[in-house]
Order: sequence, then structure tokens, then C-alpha cells
Amino acid sequence: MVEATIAMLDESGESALTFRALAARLGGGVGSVYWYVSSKEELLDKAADEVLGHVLVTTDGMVDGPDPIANLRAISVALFDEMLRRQWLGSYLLRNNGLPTNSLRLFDRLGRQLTRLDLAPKQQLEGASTVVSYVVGVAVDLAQPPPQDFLDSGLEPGEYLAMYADRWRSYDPEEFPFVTAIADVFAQHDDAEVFLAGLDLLLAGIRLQAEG
Amino acid sequence: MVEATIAMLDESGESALTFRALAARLGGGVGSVYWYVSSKEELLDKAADEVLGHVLVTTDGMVDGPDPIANLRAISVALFDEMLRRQWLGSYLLRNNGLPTNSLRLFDRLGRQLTRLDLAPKQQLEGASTVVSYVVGVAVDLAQPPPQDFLDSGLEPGEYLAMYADRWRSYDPEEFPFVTAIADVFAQHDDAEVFLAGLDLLLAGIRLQAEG
DNA sequence: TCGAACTATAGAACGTTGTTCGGTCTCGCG
DNA sequence: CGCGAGACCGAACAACGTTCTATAGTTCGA
Repeated sequence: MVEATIAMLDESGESALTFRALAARLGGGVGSVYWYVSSKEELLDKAADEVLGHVLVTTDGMVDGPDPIANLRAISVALFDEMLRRQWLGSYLLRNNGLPTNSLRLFDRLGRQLTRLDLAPKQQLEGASTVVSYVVGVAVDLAQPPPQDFLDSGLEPGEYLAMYADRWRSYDPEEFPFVTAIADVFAQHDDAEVFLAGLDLLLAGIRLQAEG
Repeated sequence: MVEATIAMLDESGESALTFRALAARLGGGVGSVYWYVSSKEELLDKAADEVLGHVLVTTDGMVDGPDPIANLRAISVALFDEMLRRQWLGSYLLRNNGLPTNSLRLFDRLGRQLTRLDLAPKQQLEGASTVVSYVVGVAVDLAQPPPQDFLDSGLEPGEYLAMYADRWRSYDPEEFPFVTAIADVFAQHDDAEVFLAGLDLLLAGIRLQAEG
């Protein structure tokens, strides 16, 4: 059942996961689903935990590299990639609590790298929290459904981005000096690349703190 | 009407804003609301734009300080504070598009500070995007409704945090070395403080990039 | 072998939500 | 006075999560 849940979420997004649709897919009735889970929240719990288990497996070999920050980066990227693949994960992780599930296991794995640096415990907590917040925040942002006018336009993503950049460029430079100035690089930007750049900024800050 | 919408959102959260409740508050019928807005999305658009207008006003004097990064920090904090005050703002900003609204104005104001540093345009875009993602990401995270067992427990926030930390401490140190190790500082952490620490890490990375 | 207890399932029904639709009221102007 | 457009209203609709009741299959001790 968790399997079918994940499949539906992957295929059609979070909004497509209804108890009725899930029951239909499983060839059963709505009530039957409630025999196994007590609410939709619990269903998402199980689905998310399952998926985070995959991340734990793929990041298993990333913890012993010589540079803790490089490891931290690799694990973060793996989590980020999984969240892009499963666009529904982010919104779940946001409302996540912190029970001894795979989510906490992953947090521990990230934070453990920071213990290998010359950082006070408080700085370790702040660093780990910040990295997670950033990764999840960006992933949730990118997981937003594409705007309606993109779907209507029928354009390729690249074309749409160019059109979007044109709009930015057309604004009043007095009112939007920054937006108009970076419209060109915006037209060619890649979301994943921007994420990596930001992550590296953050990690540079942490490294600086550890070395200072 | 936008006024009433914001008031309801502030008072009782996003879930309490229903067309029926809004109509009742305004002393009208459900259908009347649809005369002024065409969907709930548009209602949130207007409410968010209004609130972001306030942020623009309060950050108006933060753009001319000598240190661009300090300005960037001040503006970010102002946005963050407003998002904590209006817990519904974050989830909206996530699905935000980027029309020439106050949201884009604020983005421009943040990015403009980066143009004063020795950064390539691409780096400016990445820096501004990253800061915004981080601020919004953390704010959305903190705006999550408190877990059910906290409400049930009837504990003070501080007591609940301590209980939570105890739970972390009680986990197996072999399996959760990081979580168990930082349980103590976790018990005394302050979310807003952690946010500021992370923001400073990020800004340190940007400053390093500008000076390198 | 029987029947009660329990597991598992199914789908009707409830309450709430955003949204639509047809109707009603109220002006201001010819 | 008449009447058309603007403003407004609430019943009705579809979809959702959830609860409820009914029912088939299974287990198990007397």
C-alpha cells in the first residue's frame, strides 16, 4: 500500500493522492484504506519514511570521506535530488516533527559531519539546522507546480524562461534596477545550479567558522 | 476586504480563512466575495501583496548603509520577522510567481545590495536567490502549527522543548551520535537565534566570495 | 460442528471546502 | 416611470477526508 501511495505521489503529485483514487488503484474500497492507516497524515508519514530510507541507503558511503564538509555537501545533494524526484516530499518534511524515523537518521548523518570540525556544539546544531532548512526550502520552492500561464503557453521550459526574463528586462530600471540588470543571466540560469551555488556559499561560511 | 482577510489569517491561521467565514465577518454572502476576487488564490495574492507592502515601508531606510551585507541582513530580518508575525505568508511566498508586485520589489531591494559588491552578475543572482530561499524556507518551517502532542500536553513551550530534548538524549548514541550529543544545546536553543546564525553563515560565504 | 469473536473489507453517508449559477436588490439615467 | 448594469445573495455542486454500518472470511474453544 505504501508502495502504491508513493507511485501515485510520484506520478501525479500530492493533490492526486486521494483516498478514493488510492482505493481504486488497489481495487478496494475507501474504508479499507482506513483499516491500515488512521489518517492521511499517517499515510504520508509512511511514504516519506520509506523514501528517506532510500536516501539513507544511497548516502551510506558518503560519510567517511576525508573532508567533512565535502561529505555534508554530497549528502545534501543526494537529499535534494530525491526531493526533486519526489516533488511531494518537501511539503511533508516541512511539517515533520523529529521522531526517531529515517528523517531524524538523515539529520543525524548530516550533523555528524559537523562534529568532525572545530565547532562548538551550538555551532554544530546551527550549522546542521541551517543546511537542512536551506536544502528543504529550495527543494520545496522548486517543487511548486509550474504556473498556469506556462501550461497554457505550450512553450518549452527554456523558451518560457526566456519569455520570463524578457518580462523582467522590460520593467522600469529605476524601479527594478536589480531585476532588470540580471535579466540576462536569469534567462540562462539553471535552478539546480543556483541551489548548488547557494549551498557552497553556506558551506563556505561554515568552513570559515571552523577555521577561524 | 483585504483588510478582513489579513485579520482572519493573522488571528486564526490559513485554515480558518474560508469564504463562508470571510463572508460572515463582512456581513455578506458567499457569492459576494466572488464579485471582488475570482478565486482564493487571488485573495491570498492581494493579502500577501498588502503585507509585503508593509515590509517595503519598514525596510525603506535600510538600503543606504555603508555595508551592503549589513543592509542585506537587516532587510532579510525584517522580512523574516513579518513572516513570523503572519504565519500564513510563507506558504504563499513559496508558490509565488514573480510578477511586478511588492514581492518582486522586495527581491529587487535585496539583490540591489549585492550589486554594490565585487560580484559577477551570475553571483549576484545566486546570492539573492539563496538568501530569499533561506529566509522563506526557515520562516515556513517555523510557521508550522505546533505538533499535536504539544497541544495535548499543556506544557509551556520551554518545558516541551526540554521534554523533546530529553527524548533526543534518550536515543541510542550508536545510532544517533549527533542527535544525542547536541541534545543539551538543543534544549536551550532559540529558533530565531538559529535563523540568525544560519543567515550569518550564508552572508559570510557571500562576503568571502566578494573579497576573494 | 457450531457459533461467537475477530480480521478485513466495502461503500454509503456526513460535514466541510472552493466554486458556480440563477436570481434579487439598488441605484442612476433616459 | 422604466430599465439595464452593477452589486449582492445563498442554494446547489463536486470533491475531499473521515466516520459509520454492514458484511464476508477466518479462528478457535466448547
